[in-house]
Formats: sequence, structure tokens, C-alpha cells
Amino acid sequence: MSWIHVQHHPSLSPSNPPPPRLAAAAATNSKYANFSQIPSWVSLKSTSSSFVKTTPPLQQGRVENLHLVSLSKQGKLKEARVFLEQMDEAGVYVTPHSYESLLETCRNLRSLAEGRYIHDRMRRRTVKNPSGFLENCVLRMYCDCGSLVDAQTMFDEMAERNLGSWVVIMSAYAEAGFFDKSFWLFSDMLVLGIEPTSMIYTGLLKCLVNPSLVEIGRQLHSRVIRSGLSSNVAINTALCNMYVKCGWFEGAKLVFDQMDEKDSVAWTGLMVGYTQAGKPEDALDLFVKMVMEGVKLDQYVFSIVLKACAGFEDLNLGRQIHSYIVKLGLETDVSVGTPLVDFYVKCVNFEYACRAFERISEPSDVSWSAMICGFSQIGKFDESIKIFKSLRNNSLVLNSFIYTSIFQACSALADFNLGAQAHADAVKRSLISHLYGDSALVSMYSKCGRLDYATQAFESIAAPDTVAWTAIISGNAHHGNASEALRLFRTMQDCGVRPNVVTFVAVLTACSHSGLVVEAKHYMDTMRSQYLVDPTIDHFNCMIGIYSRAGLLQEAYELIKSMPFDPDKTSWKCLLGGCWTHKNLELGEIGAANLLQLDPEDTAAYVLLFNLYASSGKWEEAAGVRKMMTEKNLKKELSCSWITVKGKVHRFLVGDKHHPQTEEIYSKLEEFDQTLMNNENGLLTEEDDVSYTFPERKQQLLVHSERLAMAFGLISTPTNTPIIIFKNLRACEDCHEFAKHLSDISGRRIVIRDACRFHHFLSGQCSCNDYW
DNA sequence: AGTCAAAAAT
Repeated sequence: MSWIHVQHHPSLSPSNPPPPRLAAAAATNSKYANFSQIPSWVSLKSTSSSFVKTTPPLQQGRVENLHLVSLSKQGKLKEARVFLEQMDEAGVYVTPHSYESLLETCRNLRSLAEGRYIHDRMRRRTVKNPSGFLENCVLRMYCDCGSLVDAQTMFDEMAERNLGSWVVIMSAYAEAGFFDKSFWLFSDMLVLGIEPTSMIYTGLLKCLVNPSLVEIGRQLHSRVIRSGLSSNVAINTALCNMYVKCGWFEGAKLVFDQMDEKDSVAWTGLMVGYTQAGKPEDALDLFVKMVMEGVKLDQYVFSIVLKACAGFEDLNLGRQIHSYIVKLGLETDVSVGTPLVDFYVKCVNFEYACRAFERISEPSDVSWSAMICGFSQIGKFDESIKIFKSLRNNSLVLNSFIYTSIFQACSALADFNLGAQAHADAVKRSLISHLYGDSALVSMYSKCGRLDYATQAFESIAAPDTVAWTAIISGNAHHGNASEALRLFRTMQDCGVRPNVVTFVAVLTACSHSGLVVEAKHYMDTMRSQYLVDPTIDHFNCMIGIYSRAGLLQEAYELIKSMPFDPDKTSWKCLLGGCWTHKNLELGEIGAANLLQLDPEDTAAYVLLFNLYASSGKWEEAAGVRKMMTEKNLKKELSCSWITVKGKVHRFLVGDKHHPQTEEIYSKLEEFDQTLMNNENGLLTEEDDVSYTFPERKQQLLVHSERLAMAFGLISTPTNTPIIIFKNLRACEDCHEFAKHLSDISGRRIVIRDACRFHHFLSGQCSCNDYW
């Protein structure tokens, strides 16, 4: 809630914040009086001076009341209270307008205590109050502050209720879901012979928001007809919206079609309904009709039409509507510009999104969050974070969507430091979106190598949904805790949460990393029949990977041939990977051939095939593969490893000597020199550069990037913390052995995240049991 | 008087 307060603070206007210097200047020019500016000759202490005595009594409190209103508009209720007491002491009259302003602030800030105080002092003195206006303000204050009990007491005690009083309390009950209460009041009204106005009806109708309430809606509708209000635009619009929200589109259409007077509001409401019901095409049809009937188009119309468009991801259609928006000069409007940005982001056209954003005159937090999303989508997570930081530094309004995006960005960058800070920050501002933010956090901590934090985050979710369960299952899967992942999968079902497509990917991933062939096959076979989830190619690829890794290469190949999908790159790569591990040249050649047909530039395919030939002693073929690579001028992905120490990322390449502590790192590595494994067969690892000759490669092995990172971790982090290293490619066998050994001698816990999973090394053992 | 815009897990 805290950020809402900011919105009411004039000098921190959310949409267009002046830089600090300007803000200070603006404050002194503020249209509201500032206490320090009140000249001493009218200030409270001088009420006894001869000048004031000659001024008429009402005139006397003008500046004080102005100051009071100023304080309340700035949300300074505590100060206002002190000032009120000073005014009392000085015998200065508080005007109805001041009370109105104070009550409004109490409402906006949901400050029941201050509201009660104001009400209390109003009762203790005579306030000039024409037609019970102020009493309705108090009533609304109680309703908006959530105290229906106080509101009811007030209502019962009111000497002079007017229609406004009825509207306020009935709407409040309806909004809070106490429909019986509001309908009792409704019948009270009728009994008292008070004829309900359109306000009464619209107040009630707008609270009927789900299908279970449609009957009440129909009854109200019939009363509307009987009371002769059926041509009232506001009521008809409200009826139409009510039926839409209650899911009765036929009813909505009926009301809509017989309206003889329809403005853009009525059209908008119907379009909202269609869009929310997943019928964007109907919404667009309505838009076309609107245009043909010449209805005036406003920013609301375009915001919903753009949302409908985003559902289609039809760039062309959106461009046409965009040009319409430009013609009408509405592109600078934040409520048109923002959905426009979002539309382009959804169409994966970030350039257009940027241009649309630039045109918005006063971007809101929603506009910024659309941009953050856009940057993340094109992989520019640093840019997302940059925006986030600058919004924060400028005290602009942040929201839970933004935090969710930041958690995602930190996941992708595996930035534990920033992620944990953003987490704490979001907690302080209570801006963690239920389920959305929670799941993103689970995933973030898991991807940062902290499954312990991920588990904590998961356990703090009151009622995890499918996505949240999937996140924690997937986390355990990637950290190699297959049995825990499968246990969670069962618990999830015991909790009545149903697994979906992604959940099964996570479950199969868990099996895959632990070689649970039988279990995987069981889930594969039952996911459709028992769980009603149709397997996708991702599931088949997981299964192919599981067979291949387990050495069941024939089974893997049969599955590729028999599965109901055309095999893709991943399918063949899984097979090829298994063929390399289990030295099956025949199937390996088939895998490589198919893979290279789908992607002739796939470096990993060449490396695997090269190794496969080399290990079978087929040097000529191996040389051929290498020649092909050189001919194609294939630049393989540069291998690197990184480690974060004190918030700073240290990145290493093979044989890197750029680090300022290079000497220490290399001498640390030499300490472990004798533990090096023999790699006499001259095989390539993914890390190696193929253009090197054999002796150089062997030399390279000693200084693989992850070893440099490990050595640096060893000398620069406290001994009681795990050394967490990330690398962009798969762990090479030799370095894996090295890490095991290092964990044994140093007693340190080492965590390495390679391209496909986490390895936890402790006391000479790896959590993957050498199966990866 | 009634209408608007965004997000999580492979």
C-alpha cells in the first residue's frame, strides 16, 4: 500500500517527477499555502493583535483553513491534527470545506483513526452543514476505510438522510459482497416510498461481477423496467456490463441492441467483456461497427481494442489501428500508448514498441513495466535492470509486475545478489505478486544455485498453484534431487493441484538427471491416460535423452522414428550425445547426419562427431569433420565461467590471464597439479578450441575456465560459504573430476552450474553421481 | 453515470 501514498503527494507526482532541484523549486511555488509562508500578522499567535480584532470573524480564519486544506492535500494528517488543535485554542473556525478535504484524504489514505477523529470533533461542535453534505462525506469515509460497522451506525443516527446517503452505504455493502445487506436496504427504501435513482441502480449493478449473481442482476433489471428507467443510458450500460461480467453475453447483447442511445462507454464495456472471455475477434467486430456507425472513439476504446489485438499477435492489424490512433492524436495518451507498447512487445517487435513508448507524454508504471518486459524478451536483461534502478532512484511508482520481471531478469543472469536485494525491496513495499512473483522467486533462487532459498520461498506460498509447484519440482530436478522432485510431484497431487505440460517436463527432467528410466517411462505412458495431459515433442525429447544417456540407444532411435512428431534438432542431439557417451558410431553417424541437415552450423554436432570418430580410431573421418568445420568457418560459442564475489562478477575464459589476481590463481591451481587426470587420448572437450594441436590442447585443459573460477573462488571467499560457479557450456569430464578432488582436499562445498544442470561437490562426491 | 492498459514454471 505504501506506494499509493506516494501518488497523493504532490511533489512526488508519479507520472512526471521533476528532478530534485526542480521539485524543490516547485514546492515553494505550490498553489497550496505553506505554514512557513503564512505572514506573522495573521498567524495563530497574533489573533489577539489589534489588527485581527478589526477583521470579520470568518475572514479571520481564511489563511489557517487554507493551510489546513494544504496539509490534507499533501496527506499530512498528523500535522493537520496538531494544527486543528492549535486552531481550536486560538478559537479559529474550521470551514466545511476544510472538513470535506480532510475526510477525502482520510478516505484516500484509508486512515480510519484520523477519520474517526475528524468525525468526533465535528460532532462536538456546530458545523455549518447545508443539506447533510458533510455527513455523507463522513459516511463515505467510513465505507472507504473499510469500517461498515461505523458506517451503519452513522447511517442509523443520521437525522437527514438523502439519496446520496443511501447510494453510499448500499454500494459499500454490495462492493464488499454483502448483497443481502444492500438489498435489505433497497427494500427499506421502497417501503419508505423513496424512488431509487439511476445512481442506486448503477451502484448495485456494478458489484454483480460473477455468474452466481446473474439472478440478482435479472431481478434488478426487471425493477428497472417497471420503474420506467429502461431508456437511461447509464443504467443500460451498467446492465450490459453486469451481464457481461456474469458471463451472460446473450443478455448483454439484448440490452445493448435495444439501446437507442449508445455512447462509446457502452461499446467499450461490451468489448471488455468479449476480450476477457477470450473472444477478441468479437471485440474487434464491435470496433469495426463502431467505426462504421461513426461513434466517437476515445482512449478507452483504443486501450481495449489494442488488448484484443495483442491476443491475435497480428502485427498488421495493430499497425492499422495504430495509424488511426495517430490520426486522432491519441498516441501521446498514456492509456493508449501503454497498451500499444504492450501490443508491439507481444508481437516481438521491440523497435516499434520503443517508438510507441517514446510518444507517450507521461509514461506510467504500467508503461515502464511493458518496456522492462520488452527488454527482457530480447534478452537485454541488463537494460531491464537499468530501468528498474532508475525508476527506484527517482522515487517513481513501482508495481508488482515490475518486480516479477526483475526476478526473471535475475534468474536469467543468475544474479543472486541483485535478486535477493530486489526480493527484500519488494517485501518492504509489499509488491510481491501472489503466485506470479512467488513463482518467479522460487525459480530465481533455484537458478542462482540456492535451492535452499528456493525451497523457503516455495514454502512461504500459502496455496501454491500448478506453476509454483512446477517451479520447485523443476528446481529440484536441475539440482539433481530426483527423489525429492518426485515426492513433491506426489504431494502436489495430494493437495489437489493438477500437473500440466510443463510439470511433466520438470518431472521427466528429474528422471533424466538421475537415470530413472523406468520411472520416466511410467510417467510418459500415464501422463495422457491418468493426468489428461497430452505429451508434446518436449516430453518425447526428454525421453529420448533419458534412453540415450542410459545407453538404451536403440530404444531412443526407435522412439524418434515412432513418435507422433517430426524429430527436431533436440531429438537428434539427445541421441548423438548418448552415442558419444556410449561410443556407438553407427547410430551416432545417423544422429549427426540428421542434426546437421536441420542445422549445418551446429558446432556441438561437429565436436561430438569428431570425438566419436577419434575414439574409434577413425582418424581420417575425424580429420574430415574438422576440415568441414574450418571450411564453414564455424566460430563456436566462446566458453566461459564466472563467479560472483562481493557483488562483482569475475568472468574467465580458457587460459585467461586478464584477471588482476592471475598469479595467485595460477599458483593455486599448481597446488593441485598432481591431481590432474590423464587425457592422453587427445579428445576434444566442448571447451577446447579445435584449431589447437594436441599438446596445446592438453596444456589448455589445465587452465579451463571453470578451474580458474574455482581457484579464484578458493582464494577470495570465506571458507564457510559454498563456491558457486556458472559456466555456459557443459562440464567437461576432467574438470568434473578436478572439482570433486578439490572439494575433498579443501573441504569446501562447490556448486557448478553447467549448461544443463547443477553439480554439488562435497567431500570428493558430486550430487550427479557422475551421471550427467 | 458508465468504460482502460501489464506478469509466473520448460
